Amino acid sequence: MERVLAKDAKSSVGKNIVVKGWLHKKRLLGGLTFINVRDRSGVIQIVVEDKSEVEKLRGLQIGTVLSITGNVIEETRAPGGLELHDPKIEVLVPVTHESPIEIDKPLSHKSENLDTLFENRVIGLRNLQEQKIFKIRSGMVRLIRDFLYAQDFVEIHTPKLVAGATEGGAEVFKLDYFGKEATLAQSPQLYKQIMVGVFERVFEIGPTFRAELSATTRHVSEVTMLDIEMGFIDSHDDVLNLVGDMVFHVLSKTYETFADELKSLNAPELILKDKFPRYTVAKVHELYSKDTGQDTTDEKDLIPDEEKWICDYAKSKEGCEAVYVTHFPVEAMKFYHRINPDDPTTVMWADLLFRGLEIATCPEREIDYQKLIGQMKKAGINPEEPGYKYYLQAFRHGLPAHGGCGFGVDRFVEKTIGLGNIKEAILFPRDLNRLAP
RNA sequence: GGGCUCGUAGUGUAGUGGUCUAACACGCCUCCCUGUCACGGAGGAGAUCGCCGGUUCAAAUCCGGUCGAGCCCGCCA
Repeated sequence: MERVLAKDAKSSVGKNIVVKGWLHKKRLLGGLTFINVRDRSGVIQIVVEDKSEVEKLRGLQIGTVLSITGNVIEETRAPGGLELHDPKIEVLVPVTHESPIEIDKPLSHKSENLDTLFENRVIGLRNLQEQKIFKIRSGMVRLIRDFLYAQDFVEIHTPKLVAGATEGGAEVFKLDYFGKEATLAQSPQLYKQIMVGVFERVFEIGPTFRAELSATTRHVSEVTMLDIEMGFIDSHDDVLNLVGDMVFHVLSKTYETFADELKSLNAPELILKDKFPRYTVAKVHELYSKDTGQDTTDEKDLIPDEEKWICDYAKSKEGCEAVYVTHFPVEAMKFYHRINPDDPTTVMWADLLFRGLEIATCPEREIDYQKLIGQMKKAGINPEEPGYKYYLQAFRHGLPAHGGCGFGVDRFVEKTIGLGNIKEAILFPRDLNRLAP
């Protein structure tokens, strides 16, 4: 007999079917036993009256792999309105080890309990509440892909093992590469720009590695980044509009598609406008300093509290939890950024903030070969190094005006669901202290 | 790198000098229970209170060290 999934059992009412899955919960009521079996589609209830069938499960723990043949009965008292009767139970994989962590009740996500959560991740992810986080994440990544494919982007995969040179800024992991020194890519930045010369519009969703000694709720050492790069832009606005439209689309659809899951995870209500408000860095400093009395006008970047503050401000003043902060000062720029032609003290660079956290950074690139070389030298970079010379080759052979974004998928998922720590949105997070599981 | 905070059964917590021979809930084991769905009831096992040292008549509790963890800042996405 062919296996039927829990969610499809309703089309087999009155028929004998086979379900296969994991023992999720047992409730023994004397002459009557309810067991829940979990498969990839959900959970189905089975009613067992035959004592010898119940005995097959004696001593077996949650997680035991079962195959159960039974009659599908409509029953208003059953969760989901139906259940299996007169089951024949076959134990496929017996489990005798007690589950180290709860599997049918929500797990603690308090910060002081996260270590336990991740230490028991292998089993904890089977918890239905934990699964919801990663089903939503999967759905969001799919929405991103669908949106970008519809805009004629090509998905690419760039190397993660790269030559010593990097884009600067973040600390990198160094490793031995057949006697040479290599690093783990901190972003696909240089390669995605090279690929503009091939496909105009490219994106990549993949891991990037940061060796930052940061222990906060928003940092991990292995980050899933969405990198987008688009050529033949008429202005920096083209980039901000594309990324803004994408985020609006993904958030709206996610809140629609996963309404039940988000509600049960206590996600906040989504407050969004289709065009995100924009503030310059200087304006944020000004508004923040005036409101809090803390003078930030000399800061080159936003301080973490300003990121929270401006999102709250935009939420209450503009009815939008996502904002663009534009016109970052040249002091904070990277060598490949394009300096604002109308104001050389600022860069064509905006950050996208959502619910108090930087989600994406969206700059336009410098395409003038001589200017780029100059900016590299100013940043202390040798253009002859192998990590850069091939990058520069792409410019010598023609790259159009382009820009894009580096977009933190983990942070985006975290904030969409309203989790408190980026690690909660990652299956097996990597941080200063954790390399396993 | 700097600062602050926290380590008590498998899990989450209470207990902050003596009544702790360490309590409660979930989970686990035994028994009862025919409509449970956070099932209910009775009983039971499970903790050298992170580790080492010190103070004290007396330490889970105070002090020092150490290991582990969390949060914030810096840095960074």
